[in-house]
This record gives sequence, structure tokens and C-alpha cells, in this order.
Amino acid sequence: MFIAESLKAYVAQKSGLAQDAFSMFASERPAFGDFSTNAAFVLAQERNTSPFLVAEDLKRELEEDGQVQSMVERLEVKNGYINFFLSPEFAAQALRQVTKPEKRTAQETVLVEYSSPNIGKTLSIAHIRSTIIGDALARIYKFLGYRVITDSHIGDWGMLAGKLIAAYKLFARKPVAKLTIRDMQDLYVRFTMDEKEKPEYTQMAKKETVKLQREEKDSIRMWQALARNSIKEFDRLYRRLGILKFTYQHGESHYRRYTEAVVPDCVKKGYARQSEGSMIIDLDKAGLPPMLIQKSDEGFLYATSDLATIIEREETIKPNRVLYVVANEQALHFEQLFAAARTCGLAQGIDLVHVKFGMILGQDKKKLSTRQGRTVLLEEVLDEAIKKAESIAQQKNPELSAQEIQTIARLIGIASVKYNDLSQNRNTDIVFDWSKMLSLDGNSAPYALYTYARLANIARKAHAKARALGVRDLSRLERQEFELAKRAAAFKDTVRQAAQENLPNLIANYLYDLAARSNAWYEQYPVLSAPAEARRARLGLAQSVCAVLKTGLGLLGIPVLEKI
RNA sequence: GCUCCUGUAGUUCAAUGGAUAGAACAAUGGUCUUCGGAACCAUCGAUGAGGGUUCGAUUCCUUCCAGGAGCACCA
Repeated sequence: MFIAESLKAYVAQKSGLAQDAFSMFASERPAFGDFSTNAAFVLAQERNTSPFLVAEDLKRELEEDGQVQSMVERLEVKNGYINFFLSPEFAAQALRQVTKPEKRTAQETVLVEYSSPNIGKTLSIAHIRSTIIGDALARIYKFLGYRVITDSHIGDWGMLAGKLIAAYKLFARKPVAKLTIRDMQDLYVRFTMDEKEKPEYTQMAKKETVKLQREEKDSIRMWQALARNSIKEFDRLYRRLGILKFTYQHGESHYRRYTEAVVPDCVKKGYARQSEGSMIIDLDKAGLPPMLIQKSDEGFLYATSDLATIIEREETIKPNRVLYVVANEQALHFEQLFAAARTCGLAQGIDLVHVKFGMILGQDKKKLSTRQGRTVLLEEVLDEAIKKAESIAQQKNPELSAQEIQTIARLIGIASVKYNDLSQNRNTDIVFDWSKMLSLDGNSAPYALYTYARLANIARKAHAKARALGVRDLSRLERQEFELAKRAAAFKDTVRQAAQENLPNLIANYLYDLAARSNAWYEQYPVLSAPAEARRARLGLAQSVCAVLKTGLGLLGIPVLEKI
């Protein structure tokens, strides 16, 4: 149940406004109730009258409705807004089901493409955002009842693969099957460095690329080994990070049949034309520069393979929506890609979305790039985070065994890295800063985890059974506690909003707010020592908030611990 | 040169058309006969500059300033 949505439906019905003509939002402060609508402003505009009068009328109409009556304790008009104060019964009802995933009814499929590393290169900090944000979005959509397909679109074909093979043939001293990803990366770096002075290297790479595209046996065998070893390494890091298993890790190579067909097909249908020896799709109508889909040496490009990927997915997966979780820098590429797809009559009825995110910058606010050797490896970040969490855990809990500390440190270290990213709006750049990244203070993962552990501990001490959730008794709570309960009941509304805008940070911020309110709450209101009725009600509240924290952190890919 | 993104407190962030711009860190002062102090309470402090649209602008438009990214054979 989505509270805002339910309320909105009634307001729409009574006012005659379209659902998207006005908004219903969580109120900023208790004095404004729990949810507010600006419907009166919109209506007043239409009728050319005062919002205040319209609001009073609309309020009266809503009050006369039996359904609305059961949902709210009262309605208030203030400054033209209509404020909704939820009733304890309705809030309790919402709270009881707030952590239950939505049932999959409409078969709406969301395809999330994220992480997408290149073979032959270790995962660096640059992959962190795509991987963590994509993983969270996949979990969020699943929770909301969508059919979710995930795909890491690995760069494993074309010139990149050709260069790797050329580099291997030139410099390597091991059988290809024994090549680690570090070896591959060293080979690749050496190759690109030398390439500047030795144009014959580039020629060689091109030759290898062509051989691979012709699927000559030796090339394919070598390429497969390189790809396999790379993916093994990616999977190891994904496990450490604790992200969902990908439905697919197809890579560009998977779509190669389609890629080969893209150019002739576009030419035949008149979508593409020659220009300066290469093949382009004009995008004037979209106000964009043309997109190059074939090089003058007849080689394919990223754009070609991306178009092919759209075609293949349209045929096999039939998604309703595709989320490309890829850095900001590629904004133009995706604008062109989407426009080109439309031009070619592809992806009709499919919502293609570039879920972009800011870069991770160096201390000098310049881009971190592999070439200048300024890369920070993903693995380093995780190691550092865990190390820091471990020393803090030791300090805080000297009574715990080394093994317990290890478990806690591993969980909190990873959680901090994820939370640090997911609590920020993805659009802004992040200046890479070890102390910030690994911060365990303030609005951070440990704060939410700590709150969870404390609340869980109270319930445990009371020997409360999970099914004894006393959320029927919200009316037994005092005013301030009731506010907390209603806040928890609005969890699913937040998740819905996070999905609509593809902004996981909305959930992180909500959880932080909920945790802060909870901390203030149990500081002030005793649970275990309270009189029987209040005790039962408060235990119910503690358990509900616990469940919300656990579910919410879960959506961010962060597991909870009973003890930290 | 063209296009796009960003500019909020000393610092890092939140709020993207709504009510009195919200946190954290730092600083300062408090809470303890503790349902786990990785806690709670309080003080200090901000929308780059100018114009416009709107009942209402951090949010939309516009000019300027500052930073960043992208712009055909890389991915």
C-alpha cells in the first residue's frame, strides 16, 4: 500500500484534477500533518479564485467521504495546503505491510545494465558507482514487484580484445590460461604505452581484431581464455561486495551477429549514409551531432554494438524499461543512441533511460584515469574500509572475540563504502577522499546499523516473538512516538519515489531520518520498564522500525547484524 | 568554438515548483543510578551575481562569473 498514492486518488476524485496535475508529499514537520497536497493552488489557478477558499471546500468534501474518514484523524488547511493527519488505525494497517514486497501483478520488466567492466582490467574505483547504484536499483524494482533482469555489459569485443591478443603475443611468457587479470592489465598498459612510438603495434591489433571477428579458431580460443579469467576475477570482487548475482554478463561479443547486421540493415532502410568514408546516422531532427556506426576501415564501434544490443534485447527479453547505469561522461553517447534507435524505428514502447552519475575525482578535482596511473583499485578501497572498521570495532567492543570483530568489520567496511555512495545524489561528482569514503560517523552505515542492533536488542530482551507485532495499538502511543510510527509506515512511499526517479539516495536519507528519530525516541521513552499496555505498544513500534531498517538497508545492498 | 553538468554553512552533502532551506563533520556547551555512549540535547553558521516567469523559485527562463565533462572513426 502506498499512502500518498491512496490519498492522492481521493483528492483527484473530489477535485476533478488529473493525478499528475498536483502533488501529494510527505510533510516537512509534524504541525503540517503527515502528508500534504498543493491541489488547492492548482484548482485556484484554474478557477481564478483564492486557494484558501478552494482548500476549505475541498477539505469539506474529503471529510464527507467515509473512506477518507477512516484514513485520517483529521484534515487541516494551512496556507492553502491541505494537510492529512493519519489515523492510528490506518497507520497501523500500513505499518503491518510496509516491509512486504509488492506482489508481481503486471508483468512489467525492467532491465538494469550496470557495472559493465572491460576484460583485461581490474575493477577500479570508477566501477564502484555503477555497480553499487545498479545493484540497489535492481533490488528496489524487485521489491516493488517488477520483473528485473540485470546485465553487466562487459567490454569484451572489438579493438580492445584485438589489443589484448596482440599484447599477449608480443610480451607474454605464460600460457594464456594461467594469465591473471593483473598480468593482462600489465600487458595492456605496456602495449598502449609502446603504441605511441610504434604504429605497427596498432596495425597488429587491428589485424587481430579482424581475425577475431572472422572467428578464427586460435583467436577465439585465446580470447575465450582472456574473457573467462577476467570474469572470474570480476565475480570474486562482486562476491566480496555482496551484490546480487547478475542475470547475464553477456558482453558485447554476445551481440556480435546483430552488430554485423546493423550497418547493412540501416543502409538498406535509408537510416544511415556515408560520410568521410565512414557510416553515420543523421540526428539533426533530435538536434544532435550524427552518430558514427562504422569506421572508414569498416570496423564497428561502441555505438554499433549498443544498437545491436537494443535489437537483441527487444527480441529476447522484451523489456518495458531499460536502465543504463553509466557515468555522466557518456551522456551524449546515450542521447545519440536513443535518438538513433528512434530514427531506426527501434525500441518502440520501451523506456530507455540513462541513469547517469557523477565522476569520482581526485583531490585536485580532476578525473582519475588509468593512463596517468592514478587509479585506485576497488579491492584497495574494500581492504582499507574493512581495516578501518576493524580498528574501530576493536575499540568499541573490546569484549568481543577476534572472529566476531572480523565479521563485524567486514560487514561494516563494505556497508560504509556502499552507503557513502548511495546516500549522495548520484548526479553530483564525488571528490575521492579516503577519510570521507570510510567515514563511520554521522549519516553513515554504522549509524543505521547501530540503531537497528539496539532496537533489536530491546525486542530480544523482551523475548518478543516476531508475530506479536503490537502495531494494532498505535493509539496507545504518545504523540511523539506516534510520529515515529507514521514515519515508518511511509517507507514504501519512499521506495516508490526512489524508483520513479532512480535515486537510491532518497531511501538512504529516509533511513537516516528514521534512525535518528528512533535514537531520540528510545532515549526518551522506556520500553521494557513501561506499564504493560505502553510496553506492548512500544515493543511493537521497536519491532516495526527494526523491520523497516532491515528491509531498507537490504534495498541498498546492506545486510544488518544483531550485534555490532 | 559548440553542447551538457555542477555551484547551498569553514568542509562534505540534502532539498528539483511549495510552507520557517535540512543534516553530518569541525567548533562550543550540556545529558549518564545507560532497555548497548558507534547515543541524546543545545548553540554557531549557507542558496556564486544580476534580471525575469510564478500566488510561491535553491529548483524554471535569461545574462554574467567560477569549476568540470563531452564534441566522428576509443569504450
